[in-house]
Amino acid sequence: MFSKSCKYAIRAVLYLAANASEAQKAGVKEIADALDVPKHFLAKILQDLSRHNLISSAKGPSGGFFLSEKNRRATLRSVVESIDGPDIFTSCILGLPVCSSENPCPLHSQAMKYRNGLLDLIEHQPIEEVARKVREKGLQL
Amino acid sequence: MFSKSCKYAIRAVLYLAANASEAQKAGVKEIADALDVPKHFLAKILQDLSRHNLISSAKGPSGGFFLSEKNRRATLRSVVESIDGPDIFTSCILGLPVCSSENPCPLHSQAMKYRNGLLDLIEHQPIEEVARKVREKGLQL
DNA sequence: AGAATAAAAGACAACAAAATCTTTTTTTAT
DNA sequence: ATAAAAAAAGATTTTGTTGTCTTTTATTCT
Repeated sequence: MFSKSCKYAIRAVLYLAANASEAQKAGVKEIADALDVPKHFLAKILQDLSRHNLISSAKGPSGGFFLSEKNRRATLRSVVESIDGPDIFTSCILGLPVCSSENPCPLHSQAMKYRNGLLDLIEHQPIEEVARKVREKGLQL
Repeated sequence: MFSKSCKYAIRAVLYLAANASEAQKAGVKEIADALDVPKHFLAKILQDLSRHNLISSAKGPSGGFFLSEKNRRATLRSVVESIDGPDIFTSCILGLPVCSSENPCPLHSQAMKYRNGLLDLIEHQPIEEVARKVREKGLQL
């Protein structure tokens, strides 16, 4: 479903939502250690997210990454789309170039059902909401 | 979701269900042309499927691929699993090594819901059923 | 203010995996 | 025998992942 980059991005954003703030920024090393992902790969992803204004960063001593208030209200969908591209939720599950409601592939209707639930979580709940659930339930990132 | 190999495999199997029989076998070239996929890549996939007894083949002149009665009653799930491995419907959508009902990732419950719909189509309807729908509705492979 | 330092940003190289193409071998119908 | 087709093996290309190194920027301490 998601690329590895995208999975790491989601987890990193949720980590930042839960464990960092403008006053308490998190460095690449801290995040990479916490999530157990390759540090340099993660750095690139964080830079991508930062360039897309989905997370915030500060250089220099006591610098690092964090979420601004605006970042917290963004949706996970924007994160997913900025990494995996906008078609991930709409493209045909069988990879057909022409597959739509008018001209559906054999799996189209089922596949739509499948994706709409996920889209709902990812689109209609802001990052801070998802992060709150993570905290409440003590879920592992 | 599915790898490219797997997408091609699904389409090829449905093509065979709709357009071939023991009396009227389909060659790699015919299938590749019909589905517009790379011929040699498809050949490898068909060989995989054949080795896993999900499709049948005959060498020599007027040879080719087709589905036996038994093949027709198999599920699309077995096709998917033989290409993409058994974990595709159960592994964590965020790639966490430990993610289960007891120890779910933030997207776990939503992800499960969706996948079950797809699994249902792929698991509980034999290939011939799916192929019948394809034919009835004139869907494009 | 200026030097030293810490951290992100960015360029690039190495490696791994997936997809595609080529060639050779085996089988079988004619 | 010959030709047609799958089967098999392997080479190549492409894409995705990971690692290294350099540059830039911001901070802190004198």
